[in-house]
Amino acid sequence: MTVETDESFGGVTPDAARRLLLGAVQAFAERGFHATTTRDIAGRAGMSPAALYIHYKTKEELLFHISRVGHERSVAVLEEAVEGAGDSAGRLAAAVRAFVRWHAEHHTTARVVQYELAALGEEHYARIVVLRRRSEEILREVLQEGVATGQFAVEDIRGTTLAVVSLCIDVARWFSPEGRRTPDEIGELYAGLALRMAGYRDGGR
Amino acid sequence: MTVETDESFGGVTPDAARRLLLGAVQAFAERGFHATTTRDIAGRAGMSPAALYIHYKTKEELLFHISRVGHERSVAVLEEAVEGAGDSAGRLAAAVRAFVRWHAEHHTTARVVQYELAALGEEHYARIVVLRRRSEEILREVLQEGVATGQFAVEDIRGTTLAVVSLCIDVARWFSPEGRRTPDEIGELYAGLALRMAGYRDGGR
DNA sequence: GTCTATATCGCGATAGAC
DNA sequence: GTCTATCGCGATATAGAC
Repeated sequence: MTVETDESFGGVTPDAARRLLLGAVQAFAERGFHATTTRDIAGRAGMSPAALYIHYKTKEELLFHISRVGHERSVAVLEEAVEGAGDSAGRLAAAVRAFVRWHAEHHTTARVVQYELAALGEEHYARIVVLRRRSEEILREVLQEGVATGQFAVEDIRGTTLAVVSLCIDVARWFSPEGRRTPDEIGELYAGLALRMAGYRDGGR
Repeated sequence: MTVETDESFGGVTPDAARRLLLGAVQAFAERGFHATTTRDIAGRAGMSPAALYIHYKTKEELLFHISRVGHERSVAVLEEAVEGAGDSAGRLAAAVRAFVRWHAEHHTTARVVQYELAALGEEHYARIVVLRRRSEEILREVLQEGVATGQFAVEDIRGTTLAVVSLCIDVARWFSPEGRRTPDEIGELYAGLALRMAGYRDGGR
């Protein structure tokens, strides 16, 4: 089994803190937050259980760090993609392609980010919710813009946005590197599906 | 707070076993399997912790029962919908409408069904996986049929099926009865989106 | 900063009276 | 079939040596 190295946490120092973060991401993704023991996390980082508490106050704080950095990364990826280029169709396709690719490539982190929210403490949760709103907002604006210019045909913009975001996020649940598709292929497929959902018609396909 | 009564488990007897099942569904959906204590489940059923073990061998067996019945119900709903009626477009719309509605209306059960699979024991997990294949199969056949008759235009049938199933399932993650849409409305919206994903063109909309 | 050892707690599951 | 009481374990987190 290969250990997925995730550059999302590449900048974390000291080294021990980063190793703990990576171990925690893997463990949380495999078993879930509550089923993961601090012994397990510390073990993956090559340390004793006690060493964890030098770098993080609690297990929950470790989860919060993962969740925060993960959300920031995925939103950043989305923002870069839409800024990139072109008309609404190009922007929507780029956004979905990038967002899906992130959820597939970083499915370990993404799983924690998307499915362990309930394990966060109250104030930590509140801070994460703020970040989450952005991704939906970005995609909604692209759809709105496309409808305004007549490139898209969408009756329920809010609902369709929700569906597109939902489609992208769920990739984290089912994606496996052993599966038959690469992150790039899924991104491409989903970009096309999102355009169809938006009522976009290219050359008459 | 109102207790969601879920007819999925209406037939379970004796009464105490059903109350435990319903308590477990709620607790698992709110906190997750591992964060739920047997004391919590028993409390919701109005019993002492020990009474749980008269009706179920372990906490995991309780999860398995929920997962099995839940999967059976959702697949049954899907099967009834596609049998119903019409051409491929009608069948796809009916299937998505019904599947989405089930995940919204029974979002508590659905959340456990879709997101607590990893907590199942090995043989229990294997038995559930068999059930899960059916729902994908049903939707894939509808898409295939529609492509064969020329009503749909889909290049990657497997991938598009996966996306449609994924879209429906993710409803369980975000749906809230306090949200702005009813299960019926979401079902209707998603049925239309699925038709678009399938490349279906009605009257020139 | 990391270790070994351990305090303290609450879990899943069982025993035995009724 | 349900209760009260409890066993045995493993969890998070801390103390104190190095």
